[in-house]
Amino acid sequence: MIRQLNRKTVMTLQNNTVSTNTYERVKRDIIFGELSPGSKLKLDDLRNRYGTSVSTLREILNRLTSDGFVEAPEQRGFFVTPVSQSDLTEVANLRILLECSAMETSIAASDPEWEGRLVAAHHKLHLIEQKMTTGDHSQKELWKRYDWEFHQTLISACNSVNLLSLHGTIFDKYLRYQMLVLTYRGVEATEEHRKILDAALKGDATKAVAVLRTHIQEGLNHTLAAMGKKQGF
Amino acid sequence: MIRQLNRKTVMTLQNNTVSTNTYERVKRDIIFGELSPGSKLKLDDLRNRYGTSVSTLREILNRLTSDGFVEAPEQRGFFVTPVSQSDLTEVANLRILLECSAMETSIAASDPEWEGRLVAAHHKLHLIEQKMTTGDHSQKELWKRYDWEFHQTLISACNSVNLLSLHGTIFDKYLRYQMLVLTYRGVEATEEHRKILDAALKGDATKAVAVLRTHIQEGLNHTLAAMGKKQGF
DNA sequence: TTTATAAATAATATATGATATTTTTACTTA
DNA sequence: TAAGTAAAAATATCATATATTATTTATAAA
Repeated sequence: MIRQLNRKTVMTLQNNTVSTNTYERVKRDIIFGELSPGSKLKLDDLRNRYGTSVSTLREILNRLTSDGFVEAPEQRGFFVTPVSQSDLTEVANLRILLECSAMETSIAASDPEWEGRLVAAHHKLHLIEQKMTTGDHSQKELWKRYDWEFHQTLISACNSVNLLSLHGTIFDKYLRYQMLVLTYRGVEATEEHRKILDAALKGDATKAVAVLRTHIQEGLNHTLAAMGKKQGF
Repeated sequence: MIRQLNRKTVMTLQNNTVSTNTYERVKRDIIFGELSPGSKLKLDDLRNRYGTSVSTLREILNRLTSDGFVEAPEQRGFFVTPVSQSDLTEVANLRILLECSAMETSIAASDPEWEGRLVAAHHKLHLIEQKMTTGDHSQKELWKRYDWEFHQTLISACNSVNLLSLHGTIFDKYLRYQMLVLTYRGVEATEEHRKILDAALKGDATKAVAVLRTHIQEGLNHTLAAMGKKQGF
């Protein structure tokens, strides 16, 4: 019995159920643009693509609909939620609202264990950002994961699972836009991360919030500009 | 063909699909405590209760899981999300965060049409609150709907569908706790509504936000106290 | 050629039944 | 009482079937 459990854990490195696994895959494919904004999600196509039954797929798409990554107009099936500049603006503003508030509480509740995790997360992020700065853009997905880990750690002591969960979803929506335009903002973002870290470690929540707000706002401007240059928005 | 459409519209007064209708029913039953917190949602029982198939039910429960009204531990089926004082506190704080921010933007974008809707919503709420004050507690559900309409109208000009949607879900979670303890806070709440209306019409967002914050905070205290007196939390 | 209508096709929403797996319950034994 | 095991119940997943609704194609009228 123990052997079986280990085998599973080792083999999949993932969750148990087909549903949860496929849910993660579909969500990832939407966020990283492999299922493009506005495109129709035909049940039959998806069945081939992900190798699961229509019933399971429908359960997954219903979850993603509640999350806001999929739209399901009555009787017309499922579509990847379209993108727009106004939606991005809304998402960015929500991220500012949620993340700044959570960070403030988190910093107020700061303890050594949290500081340790924060320093670690920043270190990893910083390393990969330096690589990016030198022109090596080969690991965008890893970079974005470390970015997520840093911001997530920053707010992780906020003591509200509800807030953390909402923030997670909003962050993913924001991320989809970044993946869409796929351009690196550069050294300014790196410096902002450093400033946020410093302020957080000093317990200066006001400063940290100010920088974080700029950080997200500038990211928004950057992405909006990149969207403007592309077609179809 | 037109006749058929009319008949449908008249007969159901609701949405088309079985799924959407049942989704609303289940959600309502959770919010109003007819499906009690923590209880197991057996597919077979639900099938009898709502008269729909297991597949459709599972889609609905998946949606509600993403919304946070249902929990689905892997391989163990579905449960109504339990309640706790700490969860309520989180929800109330999120409501403050989202609703205050949205109201501020909304007031800043104020126009006569919005003011009209606001006055109307407040009027309806006020009427039923007066009834409640005189001891007539027969229409709790209607009262809560008018309460919802007032707060919803207040933020409706915030210009962010994402924010409105998040707020709607959080408000419903907050509402479940109010329905759970089922006690009327009384004349103070009524006065707070009036003050918020006045400030909003004057364009005094700062004042409105301050009162709204108190309003929700006091509601939280009230509900927490009522929960403390009951068993099982 | 364009527009409108009707027929044909495809896709969705819903339900049911089947199977393998997992959880829960009941029971037995130490 | 605790621990282990057998039996029962419930879940997760899939495959089909049907009615309904959308979409596309073909046809007819302007």
